[in-house]
Amino acid sequence: MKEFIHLLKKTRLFFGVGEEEIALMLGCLNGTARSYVKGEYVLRQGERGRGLALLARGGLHIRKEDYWGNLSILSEIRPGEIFGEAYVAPDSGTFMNDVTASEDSVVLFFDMDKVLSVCPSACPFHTQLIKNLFYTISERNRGLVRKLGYMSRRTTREKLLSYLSDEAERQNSSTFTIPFNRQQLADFLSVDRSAMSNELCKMRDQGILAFHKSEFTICEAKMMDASSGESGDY
Amino acid sequence: MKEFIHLLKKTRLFFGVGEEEIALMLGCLNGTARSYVKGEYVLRQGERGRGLALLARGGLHIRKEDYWGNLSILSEIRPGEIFGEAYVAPDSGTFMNDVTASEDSVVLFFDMDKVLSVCPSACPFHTQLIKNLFYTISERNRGLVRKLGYMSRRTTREKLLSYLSDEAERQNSSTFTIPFNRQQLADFLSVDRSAMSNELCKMRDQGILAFHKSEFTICEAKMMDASSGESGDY
DNA sequence: AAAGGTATGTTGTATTTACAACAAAAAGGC
DNA sequence: GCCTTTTTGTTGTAAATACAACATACCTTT
Repeated sequence: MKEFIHLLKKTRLFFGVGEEEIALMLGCLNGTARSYVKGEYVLRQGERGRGLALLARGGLHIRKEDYWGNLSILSEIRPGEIFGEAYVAPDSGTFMNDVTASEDSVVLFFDMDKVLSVCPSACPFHTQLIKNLFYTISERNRGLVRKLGYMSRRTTREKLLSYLSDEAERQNSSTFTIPFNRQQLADFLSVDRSAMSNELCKMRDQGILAFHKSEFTICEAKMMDASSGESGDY
Repeated sequence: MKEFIHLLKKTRLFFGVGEEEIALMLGCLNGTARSYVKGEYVLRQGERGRGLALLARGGLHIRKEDYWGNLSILSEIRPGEIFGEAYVAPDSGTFMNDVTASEDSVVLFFDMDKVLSVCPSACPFHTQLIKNLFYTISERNRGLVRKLGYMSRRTTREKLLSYLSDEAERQNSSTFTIPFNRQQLADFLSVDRSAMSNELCKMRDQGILAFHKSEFTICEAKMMDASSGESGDY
């Protein structure tokens, strides 16, 4: 676990906690590490929660597959981000989604009960950790609400525009890279890939946006017309 | 505030905390109460967070209105539930949605910083409160993911079936009442009301479900065919 | 009971999507 | 370079939706 201390220091969860304190806390929190190869399942739908998980290296996708096999990427996890924290409550039931490694990954698991139960003597930074955890979960919460904003649009075009303009704003640039290929973006927005591709090209031909692979550029003038109503939200 | 202690005792947030301790904590957490009449705004899009809010009486709707005025009900708040907790982090930005009173309501506000900072001397049940808060937020989180599940369905019929069968499961009965009228349900699922009404009647004529006003009954056999794939998720 | 308002159901049409099938382009292996 | 595989773009058609307009049922008030 010691090899991850330098990494953990830079995560939101351990923000404001020094390396020495992290070293102390790792034992207190029952930290363990596990590696996954690309494509491997980290958590499966129907499993019980395994405590608080933190992605140390690689990349993960949180996916949902319905009865008929339609795949939907609910979100992606990048290094330093946590997941699985919503399934540690006694009555939280089983995991609703799959988590898979989109590339070779290393995941750290912590004992959530130890995280939430303050132990003043051993961990002077425990309160900070709890605040960090809370803020992190709040951020995820807002992310879910934001995605609900994309999904609640009626047409593919509106879904794309709300997502892309939002991503532009988040990356503070009208040119930005999205973490999906076309199929993944279609899955993320729950639309048909070919219809989405069609719509993207239409908007490109209409001068609303430009793109090459996963790099998009939104024409600012058009962006104002199409979706600046969203900009006040974030 | 004292008048609310009996109510708070029954909320998830104060689960396991006695009335005497709640009385102590109310002062420690800077609790304040405010009343709202039906239709009044509790929080507006663009405002800063006001700490942790708890609905004591009445009912609230969390709504999103886009640039063109299309209204979407993201969720509803019932007495005893908390809200606004996702906007207390220093970097959480402004509120993304509106919160309105769907009936005359009373809301309690707490100082979130006081909630998260443990004060061992004054509040022996503070750790319990933090756990409760965390579990509550996790539950909301799972609710958002669940709604994303409805929204990610492609057709109105699938959206309806996934929502209704889920609601049946949550209420543990094939006959259940939903907290929306038709227009609100259509807004909640982001579909056209008349098209939704049409689809509901089609399914009724096909024997998949029955309904009267907001009370629905799902035909069990058909429910298995149509959406039991979801039942494992929750 | 009548009137007015609200909620819900119904229908037709233009628009949009899903789906399938294929073409073109890009990436990777040898 | 050549081949294979993957990704992306394109097109046509059947199906589903949004929208508008209206009909009916229901509720509330007087």
